[in-house]
Amino acid sequence: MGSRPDFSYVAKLMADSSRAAMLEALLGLDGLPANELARKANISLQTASGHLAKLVEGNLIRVEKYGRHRYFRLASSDVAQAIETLTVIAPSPSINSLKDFSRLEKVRIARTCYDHLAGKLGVLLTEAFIEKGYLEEGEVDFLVTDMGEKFFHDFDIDLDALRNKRRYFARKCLDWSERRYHLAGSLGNAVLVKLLDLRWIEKLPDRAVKVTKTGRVGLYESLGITDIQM
Amino acid sequence: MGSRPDFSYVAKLMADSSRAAMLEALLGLDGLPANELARKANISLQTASGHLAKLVEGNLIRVEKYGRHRYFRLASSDVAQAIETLTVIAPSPSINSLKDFSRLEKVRIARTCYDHLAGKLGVLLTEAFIEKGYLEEGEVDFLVTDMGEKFFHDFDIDLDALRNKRRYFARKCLDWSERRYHLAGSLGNAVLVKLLDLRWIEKLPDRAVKVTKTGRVGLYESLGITDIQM
DNA sequence: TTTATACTTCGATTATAACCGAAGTTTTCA
DNA sequence: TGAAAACTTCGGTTATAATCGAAGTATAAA
Repeated sequence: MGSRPDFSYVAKLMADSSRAAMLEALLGLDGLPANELARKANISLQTASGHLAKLVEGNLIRVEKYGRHRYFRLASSDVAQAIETLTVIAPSPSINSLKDFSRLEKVRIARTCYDHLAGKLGVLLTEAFIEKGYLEEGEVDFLVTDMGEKFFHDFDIDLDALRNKRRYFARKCLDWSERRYHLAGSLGNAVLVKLLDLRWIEKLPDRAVKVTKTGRVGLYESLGITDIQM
Repeated sequence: MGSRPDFSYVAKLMADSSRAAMLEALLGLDGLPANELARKANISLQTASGHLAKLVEGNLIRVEKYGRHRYFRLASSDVAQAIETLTVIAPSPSINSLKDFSRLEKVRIARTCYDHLAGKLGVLLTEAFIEKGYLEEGEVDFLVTDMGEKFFHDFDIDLDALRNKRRYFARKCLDWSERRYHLAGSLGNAVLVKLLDLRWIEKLPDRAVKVTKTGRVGLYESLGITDIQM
């Protein structure tokens, strides 16, 4: 024994459902304060505080202090990848009825992931941005090209304002249902807000999202996106 | 909630140190009987039996019955990958003796990861494939180039047969000791089998692997690999 | 300096599950 | 048919840790 790092220590940290709920919330890549994480996990602040201390101790998350505020985020993208890899072998949510099935399908097709778009639509959109030359893929982030600057400006999204927000701008986020990256960060959020605003998409229960008729036309004309079955 | 697979369920299965010891033993790819797994984990047969039932129930391992014998093995290479990925973020084992150190070094240099090569050798080999233009790195998988098709064919590896297997073909697998990717999937397995077959490498205890003299020459001449200290 | 906010620490309770002894089941072999 | 081998199930014990109320600490604003 002892010739390998002990993976069960990490597994133990992820095994508790409250801690798992917090980690899942932090997959959104934005730093979140303890009280919000407690709320997401449906536990008291005291309990959350204990859990967060363990996660920090185990190097799964780290904390940034700003005065009396403390923002928690994942310690590295390796942690996100570990969670993603466990998700691949985790049992799918049980499907006991046609209703369960169609709800899950809806979520696979398009959903919000924290505050941006994920699922097939999220990935298609992100890949269209890259295809059209508006985004380039970096190691951890997407980069907005000169063409992209113009495109998002024409789309009424103020990039400078987004860059000044104290959060990631154009983060890459791995999609569990598509196994590909989609756009997260403040730009991902701005795109989601804009599409909702334009009524190209509508929110459904369970963080699912549907594309409207107007949306289908708009997505095709502006980005050439066609194959969203809905 | 509940629209995402629950990774904490899998984490819980891996969190117990006895179960972790059994899973680690099963990373060796050989099917093992319950009594041997109990011995590896230092627990009674009754306790082991309970753990094994849970691992089967959770789809991490599966059991093959031959009369009164039952051999357990990992359910899929995804399970091996999940364990490896958790190992990346797990704390390093404490080294208390020269013996500990040299055993760890052997495993770092070259080992098998389920059914393919990992460690420094696994990464060097994979990077040589990329360097020579035989593989390209994709999002989740490696892609075999036209040059690669020819190379693997000359190496007596039948890519079409591998692609037709009901499993991943050229998976990227993150290496816990090198923190870089190596080649997994059916192609990764075929490469391992081929190298063993050519006697370029030999299996050591603890899933470590050593490069033979012939192997050193072969790896240099075919791929320009030099810097494996052994 | 006082008060409010945001979080941590302590202590007691409770739920979970790991553990093994003992007894039971299934299959093989003599 | 009986005995041995290989494993599973049951039951009771024990250890771990998740939980929250209450009290404590640190920072900021009034």
